[in-house]
Amino acid sequence: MAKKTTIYDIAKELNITVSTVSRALNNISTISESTREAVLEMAKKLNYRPNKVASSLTSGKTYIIGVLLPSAQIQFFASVIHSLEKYLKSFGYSTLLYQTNESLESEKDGISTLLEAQVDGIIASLSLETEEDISHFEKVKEEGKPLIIFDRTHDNLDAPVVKINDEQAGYLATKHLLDKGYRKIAYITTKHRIKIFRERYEGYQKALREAGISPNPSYAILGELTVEGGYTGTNNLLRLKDRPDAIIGGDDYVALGIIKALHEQHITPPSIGVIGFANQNFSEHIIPSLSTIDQQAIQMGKECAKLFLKIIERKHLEEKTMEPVILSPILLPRESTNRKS
Amino acid sequence: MAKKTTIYDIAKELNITVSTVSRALNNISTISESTREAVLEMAKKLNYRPNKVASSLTSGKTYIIGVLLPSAQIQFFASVIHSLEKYLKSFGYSTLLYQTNESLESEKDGISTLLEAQVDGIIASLSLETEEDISHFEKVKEEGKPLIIFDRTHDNLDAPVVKINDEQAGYLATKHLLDKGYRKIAYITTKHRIKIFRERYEGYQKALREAGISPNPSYAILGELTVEGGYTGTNNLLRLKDRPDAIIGGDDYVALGIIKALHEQHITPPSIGVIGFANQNFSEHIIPSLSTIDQQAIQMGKECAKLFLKIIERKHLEEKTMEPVILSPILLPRESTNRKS
DNA sequence: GTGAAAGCGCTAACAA
DNA sequence: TTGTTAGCGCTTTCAC
Repeated sequence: MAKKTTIYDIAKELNITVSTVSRALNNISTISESTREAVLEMAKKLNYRPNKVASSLTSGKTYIIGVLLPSAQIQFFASVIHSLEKYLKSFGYSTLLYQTNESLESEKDGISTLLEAQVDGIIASLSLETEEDISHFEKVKEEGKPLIIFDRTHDNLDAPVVKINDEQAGYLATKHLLDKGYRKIAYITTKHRIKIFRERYEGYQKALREAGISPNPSYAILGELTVEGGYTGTNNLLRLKDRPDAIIGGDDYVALGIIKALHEQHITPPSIGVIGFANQNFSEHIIPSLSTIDQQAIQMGKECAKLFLKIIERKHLEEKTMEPVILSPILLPRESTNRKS
Repeated sequence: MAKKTTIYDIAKELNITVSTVSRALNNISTISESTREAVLEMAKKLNYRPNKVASSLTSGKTYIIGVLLPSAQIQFFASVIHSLEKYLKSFGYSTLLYQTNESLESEKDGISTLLEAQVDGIIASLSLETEEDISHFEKVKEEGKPLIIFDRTHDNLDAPVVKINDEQAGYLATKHLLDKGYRKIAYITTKHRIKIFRERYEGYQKALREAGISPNPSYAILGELTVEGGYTGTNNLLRLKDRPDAIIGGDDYVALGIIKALHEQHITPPSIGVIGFANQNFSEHIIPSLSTIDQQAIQMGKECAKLFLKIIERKHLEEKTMEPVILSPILLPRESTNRKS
């Protein structure tokens, strides 16, 4: 391949200097229309392609933003990635992805990697392992770069946040079951001490209390957020003397496991009600269709991107704490809870 | 924040030169153990973080690879992203993501963006819109950068390929149905002229011919690869005088739509057999569980990464055309086709 | 084993 | 409106 053409090549051809070329290419005001056109034409002719790495070195901006999250395998995060990349791209930003795979150590490596790549900011969601130690996130701010935390947030982390109202999510799911006439409502969720799951659980309890029902401790199952988790948990619940008449799954996969276990006992929702969280794209189409709480992944990605752009813009103004962006969860009632009450 | 520390700061503190510091940091042979340690220690003390942008400018390597694909919303691609990023990371590469959203124009922009970012290579899967015009991919090679195409490949594109044997995939699905005693096998797929879908269809026809069955043209439905597509297609099939006794869905979502339409007619597989492609993670858990052909997304991502690393290594050796990597599809027989034959 | 110095491709003062 | 000239932070010859 021929050597790559640079702005020097363009300058030489046109008998002007590189600064003029640079100005023309970046469409900077103080340039005559004629030279601008000449430069652009020559650039095309010489097959010029700007080297962003070089321009980053001088300008200090890479127009790359780092996205750090547990795993693209989890559909919620895949949707956020989709939305983030799509939106940021339209503002000239590229997306550098780093998955933590739920490991704290990997999360730390990720922050280092992204920072070394000189990203203009980081949008992150915490790993399940992340508890006390959040020093790696502090470093992002120490370097003066915007840090946005979404969905899996953290109490001690002073950074702008985008999430849904998780307590309301738990409340909505429970209230819906209550409205449908269910009374003995169980809840299968994760054993990890992640804030959003605690909050949903609190919403669950709140709804029960409002209905004058005191939460039954044996109805709370802590396990894994997987089909297996839902399956095992349900089997445990079915062994109770006082069986629940409805089960909330920590996410839609858990709900799938619940339905599976029920099916083996020849029980089909909504005779026992089942509801999940996340609105995975299969939920609407399985039989019976699964009631769920939509977590607004697409919207969340977009809000993260908007927030980032906003922070970047006012960078040199006041660095005051941003208001958290709290999205509202959406109840999607479907067959799996549609009991005639 | 304080100004970022550079190798100059380290050099000054230690009364040595930046070249020595650079050598120490990069662990280059010709350096004494003692200075190496001193540098590393000082680096830590000063909170030094290497600037990869700067090193990229001189070395010409960014250790970033560009991943260009239709959408992270499509679970197959999300899995490939997951796998790619995970594997590449372990070899020191970061992943820059660009989604085409099935648009040719966006695909072209994507190539430009990635090239401007000076990625060390591009791993791509074509958009549905991409047909004749593949000039943008040629540019990658013109710049002397490795280009790998996976899954959605293209006949006229001379680049190393990673895919599954799609004809075999179609064949396997059809053969499985035949083995289960189904004879009137319909096929709902996409109307887009994408190679892999054509090949699967050819596998379908091959299996039928081998069984002495001549494909019935009214059993081939061309529509969209969505739940809707499966639903609509199935309703059309059910209106035929001579109804099929089994339906192949172009992917698992299509299969979901097929099952939905059947359910509305009070038909439950396997009384009419249903099989999909992709092994989406819900397929195993819906009721009835869905037979499908696994497309090895995880393996595919890993093979792409391996191929990339291999090419990068031998870069300056012979640039001979690489053998395509063809993975074998895996039949996963489940309840939706489990008819007693 | 270490230092000196050029330069990667571009931007951005400062001059003119 | 355009040119001159330093760098940005690092790597890499070529000396010593």
